[in-house]
Amino acid sequence: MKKEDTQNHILDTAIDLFWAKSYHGVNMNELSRVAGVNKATVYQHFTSKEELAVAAIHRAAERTEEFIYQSTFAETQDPKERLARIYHKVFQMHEGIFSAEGKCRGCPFVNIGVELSTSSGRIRKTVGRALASFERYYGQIVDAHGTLPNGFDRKETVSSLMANMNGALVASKLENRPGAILDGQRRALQFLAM
Amino acid sequence: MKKEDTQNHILDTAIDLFWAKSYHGVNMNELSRVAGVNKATVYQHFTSKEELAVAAIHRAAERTEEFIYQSTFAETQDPKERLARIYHKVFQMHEGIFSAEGKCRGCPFVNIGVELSTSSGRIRKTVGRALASFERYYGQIVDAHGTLPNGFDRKETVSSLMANMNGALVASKLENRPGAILDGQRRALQFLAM
Amino acid sequence: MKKEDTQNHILDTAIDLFWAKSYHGVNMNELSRVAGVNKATVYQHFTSKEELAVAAIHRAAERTEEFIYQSTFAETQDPKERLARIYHKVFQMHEGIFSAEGKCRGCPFVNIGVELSTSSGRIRKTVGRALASFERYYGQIVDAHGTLPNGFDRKETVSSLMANMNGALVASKLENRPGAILDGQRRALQFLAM
Amino acid sequence: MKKEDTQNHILDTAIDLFWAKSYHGVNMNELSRVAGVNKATVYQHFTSKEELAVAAIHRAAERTEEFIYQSTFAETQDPKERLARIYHKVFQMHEGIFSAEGKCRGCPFVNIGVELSTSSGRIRKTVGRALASFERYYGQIVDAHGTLPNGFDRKETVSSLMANMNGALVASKLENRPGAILDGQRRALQFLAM
DNA sequence: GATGAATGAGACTTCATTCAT
DNA sequence: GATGAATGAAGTCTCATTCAT
Repeated sequence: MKKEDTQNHILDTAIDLFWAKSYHGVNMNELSRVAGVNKATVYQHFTSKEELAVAAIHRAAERTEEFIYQSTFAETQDPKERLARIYHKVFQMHEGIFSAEGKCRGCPFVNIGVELSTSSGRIRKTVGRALASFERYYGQIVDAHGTLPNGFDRKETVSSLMANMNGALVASKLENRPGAILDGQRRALQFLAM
Repeated sequence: MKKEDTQNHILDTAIDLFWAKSYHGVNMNELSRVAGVNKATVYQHFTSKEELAVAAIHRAAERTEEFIYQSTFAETQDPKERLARIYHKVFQMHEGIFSAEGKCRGCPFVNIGVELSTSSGRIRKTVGRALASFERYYGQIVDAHGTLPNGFDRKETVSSLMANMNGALVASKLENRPGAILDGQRRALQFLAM
Repeated sequence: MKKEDTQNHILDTAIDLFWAKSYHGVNMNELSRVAGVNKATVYQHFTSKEELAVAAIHRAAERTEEFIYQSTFAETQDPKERLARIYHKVFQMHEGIFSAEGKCRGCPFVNIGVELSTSSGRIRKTVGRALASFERYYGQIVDAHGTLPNGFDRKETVSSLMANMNGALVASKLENRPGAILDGQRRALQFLAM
Repeated sequence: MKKEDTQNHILDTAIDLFWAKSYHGVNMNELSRVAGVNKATVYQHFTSKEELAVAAIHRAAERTEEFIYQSTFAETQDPKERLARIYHKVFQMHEGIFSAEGKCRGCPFVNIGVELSTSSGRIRKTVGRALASFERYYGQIVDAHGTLPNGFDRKETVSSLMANMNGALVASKLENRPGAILDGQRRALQFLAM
């Protein structure tokens, strides 16, 4: 396997495992076993578990951007529709996982950020940047929508939309109910319409 | 010392440490040392770390109910004012901690729930119940307010207010910015006014 | 409760638990709980777990002497009959326990002696003395029988009878089969008849 | 070092320590230190202390079979001689240890079986199988001898020979007297001659 | 004499990480 | 570049024992 392939394969495994079982819930043994490579190989590509997590967050952000945001934006121009579809895509993905595993995984970025931000500023910043990378999509939506919610400026509006998504995903995880994401969808649309 | 006192003292220590450093970020050595009791004493009162966490979540929920919700409800009758003050109290507390420690801790319930819900259904349920115990306050606010946001029934409104608070606290933690809680406050008030 | 009563009650509990679960298999918590007294009370009567074990072995030896050997000797004068009945009594007791618990406990003296003799010379000697206290019964049997097995002097004969009993009880424990005791009975009778 | 070598080295250490100091008398710290490997290395080869004990019993059985039984059978064909030599080899080994350490260790299989059979059915069965693996040697002796002791069938005879060996080793341990094994030797020979 | 509560030491086990080939 | 094997540090938990009332 080519170097980059191995690396990406490890990262994909890490993304999935960290998301499914949390950072501390996965150890390097399991990770390398599931990835099908030797533990030492993992350490040749990533100097530490934290390093691996950082890289995994980066890659997950890229993939989320591609599969959730960019694909949605390619589908439609209407800002409300875009917002609705983002939530819907997220919902579908979580619904599928919930059906298969009986568990709502929540947001991969928020999860690892909340778990590690107190012990690792590095992770907190990485997660912060990952989430921030989605903001421009919400920004475009807000701009295209034309009006801002009463008393909110552009920045606040965008960050509210993010917070709303995060709150919805946290709720879906803690209540173990994918439907919480659809609640969030409606909240977001109402918020934009205010 | 009386049994209950020791127990509560351990619990208070646990609440604070888990909140400040996450569940995996605290070990039983540190916990007992900070509590000023022997490790074995902790285990005489709580069978396991998880058990301790469960009890700590319970106690934290009681105290949150008392110091945030009940105290606010005693101060004013006006629903909007109540909602505003809840956020304000939360903000003040986090602001204080942020000033002292340079870190936003986020929501103690969400934090531990997100960290452990995949590995312990018990913790997930405990956190779920803790958060649910706050819902009746939002319920009262919604009822007193008289009208529901466009297209939301009572239950959805309440759970949206919860999700909004959680989203705000997650944002404050990930952005390390207490102000995110005030953003949430305004979102909540707008949402109620819709 | 009178001092001696408490003490004896603790001892009886210890005898039963050590026999059923081995020395390391029982902790002072469980012991005091089953005895229905406070742990500190146990330590007022016995300075240590080892001390308790020593006293328990003593008491168990007295009771075994009374219920197995003396009672048998009161029943019949015939040496072979006496030997047979000793094994039979032992068998019945183990059969009963096996029916109730599904487990053969083996010999209480051998068990604890084998478990602890390498770490505590004190226990080894106590067990040795306990077993030695039964030797005079076998001695009487041998004497009354009149003849010694070919090539065995009196002392060797007695100690062989003891070893045979121990071997039988060990077998019953390791095979979890009370019948091994009856095998031992027949071996003993044959041996005496040699 | 090759995997199997390390494993066997750990096992040999375990066999010796468990035999010398009992299962509970040895902790994993000491064990790994004496074996000259890291504690974690032990756990990489054996999932738990019990697992290690099980493997150690297996290996000890193989070695006992080789060094006591097979070597004896290679030396002579005569059944009585074989029986005598088995005991003699056992005696010599214990005599040597007694000279060096001042302590009779008893039977490694019986020791650990008696210590743990109540708490671990797994160990009991492993020990049972280990001891059973020696039975065929006694069986061959009995067969070659031609006649059975009065009133004993083949199976009972074999199991009596085993019980006799166990009783002898238990006696040697509890009396701390290697000579008890020679007493057992004479008992066995007499028994066979009955 | 008895007890509720506390404790120091140490048990087993697991972790992220590195070495030697 | 990859791997089988090894490791130091730390983790959770339990034990026999003692203190203070």
